[in-house]
Amino acid sequence: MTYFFLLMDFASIEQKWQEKWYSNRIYEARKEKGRKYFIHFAYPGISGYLHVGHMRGFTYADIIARYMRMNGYDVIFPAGFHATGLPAVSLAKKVARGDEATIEYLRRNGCPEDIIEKLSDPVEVVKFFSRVYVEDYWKKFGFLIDYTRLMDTISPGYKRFIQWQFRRLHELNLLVQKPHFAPFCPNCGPVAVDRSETDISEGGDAEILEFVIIKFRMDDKILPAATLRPETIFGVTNMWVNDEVEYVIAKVGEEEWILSEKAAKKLSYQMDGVEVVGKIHGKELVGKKCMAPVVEREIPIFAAKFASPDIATGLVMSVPAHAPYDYVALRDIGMPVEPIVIIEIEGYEIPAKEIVEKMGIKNQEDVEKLEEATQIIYKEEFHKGIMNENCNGYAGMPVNDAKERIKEEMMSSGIASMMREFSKRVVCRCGEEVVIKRIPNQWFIKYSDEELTEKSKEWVKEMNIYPKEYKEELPKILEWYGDRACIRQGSWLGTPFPFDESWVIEPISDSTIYPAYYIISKYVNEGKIKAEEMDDEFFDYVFLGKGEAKNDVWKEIRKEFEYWYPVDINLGGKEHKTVHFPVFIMNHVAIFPQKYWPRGIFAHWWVTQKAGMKISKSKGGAKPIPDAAQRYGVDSLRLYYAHIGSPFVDIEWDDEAVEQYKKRIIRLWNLFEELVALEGKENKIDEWLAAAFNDKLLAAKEAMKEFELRKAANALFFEIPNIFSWYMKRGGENKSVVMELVKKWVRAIAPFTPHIAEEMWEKIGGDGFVSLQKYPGVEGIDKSILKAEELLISLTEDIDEIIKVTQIKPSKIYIYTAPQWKWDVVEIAKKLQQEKRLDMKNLMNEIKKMGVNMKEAAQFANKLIQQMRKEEFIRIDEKEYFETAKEFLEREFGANILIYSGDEECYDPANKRRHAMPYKPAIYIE
RNA sequence: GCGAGGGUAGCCAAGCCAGGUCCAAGGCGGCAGACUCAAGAUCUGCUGGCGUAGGCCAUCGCCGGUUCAAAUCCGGCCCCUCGCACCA
Repeated sequence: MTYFFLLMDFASIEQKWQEKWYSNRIYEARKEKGRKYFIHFAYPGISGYLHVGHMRGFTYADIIARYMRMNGYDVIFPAGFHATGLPAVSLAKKVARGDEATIEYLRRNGCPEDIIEKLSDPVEVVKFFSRVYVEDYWKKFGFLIDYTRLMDTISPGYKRFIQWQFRRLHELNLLVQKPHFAPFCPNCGPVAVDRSETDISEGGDAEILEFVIIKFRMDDKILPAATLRPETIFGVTNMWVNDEVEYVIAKVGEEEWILSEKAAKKLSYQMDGVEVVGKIHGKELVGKKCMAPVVEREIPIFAAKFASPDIATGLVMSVPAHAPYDYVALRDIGMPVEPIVIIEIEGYEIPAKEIVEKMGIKNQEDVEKLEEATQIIYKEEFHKGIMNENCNGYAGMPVNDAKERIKEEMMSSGIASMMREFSKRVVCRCGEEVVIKRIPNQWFIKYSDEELTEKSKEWVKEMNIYPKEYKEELPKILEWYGDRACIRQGSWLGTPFPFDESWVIEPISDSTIYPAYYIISKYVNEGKIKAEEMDDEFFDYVFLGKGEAKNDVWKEIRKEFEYWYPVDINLGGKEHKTVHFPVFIMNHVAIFPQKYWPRGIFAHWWVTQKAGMKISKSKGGAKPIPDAAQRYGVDSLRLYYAHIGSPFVDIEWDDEAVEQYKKRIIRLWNLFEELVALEGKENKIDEWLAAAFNDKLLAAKEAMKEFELRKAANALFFEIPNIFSWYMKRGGENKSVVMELVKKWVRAIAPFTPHIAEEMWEKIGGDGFVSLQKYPGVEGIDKSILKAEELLISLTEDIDEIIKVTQIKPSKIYIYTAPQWKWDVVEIAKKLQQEKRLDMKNLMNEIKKMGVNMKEAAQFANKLIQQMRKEEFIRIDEKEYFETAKEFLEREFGANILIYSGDEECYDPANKRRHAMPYKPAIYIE
């Protein structure tokens, strides 16, 4: 056995079978059986090398595809690449600017030098990594993806397809135009603010905040105070300006506003007609008064350092009762005004004052604590606060309602407006600070459309969605889903927007109905149709059945589409739950007839790194996929993904665990060799083996109905091998029975660990590829024999326990099975149970008629009633069954085994036999 | 906030939807034994407590409830994680 460990050459087994599969093109979708299954995974964005965690979902898809193929479906399992969007561009830009870490990362993953040079071009990135994904990942893992259908989202044909989609959406009135606010660099134009920081050098995790600007009047000028809490206008006591800052006077429409210079600049991107006309120093404002709107109160202007010219307008209204900053700043200057409380909240009188005192905040420089205090008060008040009597018409209203209403009211009466601002500084790669720019005529896909939302929600009810929690969640997501800005400007890869080609369709919107294109991509790849030929007429015909075919290829493609569509499973990571999957559904619903709407979604969770372990460092999960495949073997990895945890929980990558699965595979191989070497004859235990095997196979198949891969893998790779082991331990050695079951088992495991399964299949002389065999069926499962063996096992456990407790070295073990009359009572009890009148009284009444020892009978009846709630009693001849296992028992315990039925005279010195019950023989050891 | 998920033995992780077969699968770790010159690998057994007869007691975040019966159902509480949009 030991040698085999060294000889187990996963790599050559994998290579051998992959070559055979691929040269025979068994992955190709063919219309043969009249039943089809369309599965695909959310195609990956091209972001560079992937790590072992990414293979989880792909592997699930392949397992399911293989399983369905073996279950008599024509399977279409295509794949492609999402080339649009940031990742590829991001990588290319990093290479272009010679980013050291990126170059090093490429080298570490074995990227050739001449390629690295080329990768400054995003198109080259797409080209190169498409190949890597196919050759180094998917094919190495043995995926039976239909490689004739590979495609990406920047090919000419795909672009035509997307333009057709958008023209359809337009016809359906699902494209709308309205103003939008987006990140913008004054030097470079539109930029993306995202965590990968492709365009920017700082602030990738910034959010866009919506400040309300409330206009305070000061003579003929406006002091625009920016706030996130417009409802606190009722508690305003003063205005804050920074007396170390020079402000500007800017014309905003007809008005003149005083605000920081930076604010004026930012605002000029968000509204028309902002023009700086003068300057005024903060010092000059301090001591003056201004008029607060809504409450119509005259309030003083004070100086505060925390009023930063970098944030919003640089002017802050002071609400000391509810804003810790304001309270502390006022306290710093000797409390010239008193806080006005406007929100009732349990546990507080003057919230800001109390929290500041409780946290021991010294002054306005104590920023960290002030931030925390602000957060606490904000949350508490927002969720639990009620506007009090100082708030006119809003008194008694919960804060979260009042906030929106006050904002709306002030906006519509012109005393407030909006300003968007990043939650933190965002700096462009060019060094300039990124601003938020108003785009007056942004195009949106109208996902808020009521009819579309309703239809989609209804359709979700018809879909197979895994996990089922997500099925519950999806309607709520669809409801919440708002219009999506679907085009943008900048140097992106993507499809030009058909109604204004200077814009590019953004990557979420160009990847909604793409599985339909897999039908066409095959013909493109084979050169049977050219992109130029694919006009709206073509797509209308192929997808909607409108108009006439211009040639036979069109007809063939239409037939293909009709056969393969709709998608049965779209599988993707949990990150798609609120982005891709909803638009996948909605666009299908909008564009296609109902019979082509998607049938299912499978959302899987992630493989994460161990806490504190950084991705892309030498240890842990960052190891390149080909290295992991080589080190552990592909089947080990596939089994690891399938079995380490439920598909619907995150798992932490763990090298040792993978190592364990590798050992498991080797052990299984050894078991397999042992089994096929058996040359013995029949035995009673053979029946049990068949029953137990089929029972577990049934469990696996049931699990696969709901794609519970883990459950199925557990039955196939752990429970069934245990059954085989137990069989041999029990003395089983029947060649024909074992071979028949091994043949089934090898087929059953093939979807999960196909390489090792093929190797086994070949060894036992199976026909063709095991991958193309029919998945094994379940034969009759004899429950009574399963139960009998179960009783035997619990008998050995009982004997073990007695030996352990008494420390007897057994020489003879007496086993007494239950007497006939007790079984008769069981029959009576079963009858009573069926009639739903099983209780002590009724049962004893019946027993009285039998003429047995009533004291013993009462004890037994009592236990029996309890037991019958838990399990069903099947009549088993325990004595006969135990006799067949006598040799085994004698071997196990090294003692003579004597088995008596409860009805025969026998040796019983300790008076044990009267305890014997059906399913619970009495035992005496000496 | 909105939406979702989770807390199970030393650790990881099933079970929970469909209550009883749960003194909680499987794995890791630990202990003992077999093989071996030895180590590793492999194999076998044990791994909550008590117990000189198969038993009893404890345990599934905390508190309470429903039930003959609760890890599982219901209510409340505490704690943790994730997504929230133009980013794939």
